[in-house]
Amino acid sequence: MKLYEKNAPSCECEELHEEVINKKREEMPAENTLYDLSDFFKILGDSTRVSILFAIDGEPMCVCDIANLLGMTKSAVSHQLKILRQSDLVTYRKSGKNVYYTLADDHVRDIIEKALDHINE
Amino acid sequence: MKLYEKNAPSCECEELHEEVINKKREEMPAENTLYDLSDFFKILGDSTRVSILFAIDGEPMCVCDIANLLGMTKSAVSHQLKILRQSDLVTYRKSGKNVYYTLADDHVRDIIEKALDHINE
DNA sequence: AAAACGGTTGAACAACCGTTCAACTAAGGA
DNA sequence: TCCTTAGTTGAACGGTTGTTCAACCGTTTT
Repeated sequence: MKLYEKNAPSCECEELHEEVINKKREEMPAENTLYDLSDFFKILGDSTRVSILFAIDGEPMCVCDIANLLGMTKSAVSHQLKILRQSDLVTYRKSGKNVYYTLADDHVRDIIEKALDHINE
Repeated sequence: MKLYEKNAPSCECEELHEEVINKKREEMPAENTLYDLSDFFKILGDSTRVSILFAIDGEPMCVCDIANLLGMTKSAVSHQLKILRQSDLVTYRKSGKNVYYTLADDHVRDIIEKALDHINE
């Protein structure tokens, strides 16, 4: 989707409330902010990745253990871990043949916590 | 993805840390909770929907005005509004030919706020 | 009553995404 | 050194998803 695109296909409405639109337009975040925001939520919008985040919260886990816990292949887990790595949501530490993953910071935990509150209302 | 599935394809590792796995397994949220959580984030994982949520925050907007603000067709906006409606993230009020949408509650605003903090670190 | 407009909806298409599979790398054990 | 194992990676396949298009509904206007 191309936000605010020039010559974008728009509504063909006649009676717009232009004052409202102009006011809202000023209040809207920058286009890139909206993309960053939705990209962030997109990462959390997959049950495998959310499960991994819960799993590695607190004590770090190696890929094999995560795979075993979630009943998935190492490959599938590793692919998702790569996405979480690229988003800076997890960090890892190598130890011999194993790679131990854990949460990068507490920010994500807070957001998930708030979302859980929202769901359980 | 089928979480915790019986006979699921699992990792073929030999040296598992079973104590860790068992401890984590007890701490993991219910399977349905993980699905609800990721489904919730999936809704926010689209720039069109996030933009709509920002637009209708505060003062309600009709579909035409939203479409005009975002440079999209009424149809595309309406499709996304339907998803937001089904997730109880927005409410609407009919007035003549127009339908005015606004945020359902402040919970979502808080979560987006926290996510913005995370991005701007 | 008919035309016009705001909004909704279903089908279709394209783009995206997660898992699988197979091949590969790096590290440890024999 | 060779074999095994933990983990990564790219290609491919199937399912999901967002937008477009056209048809439709309900309300207002003439």
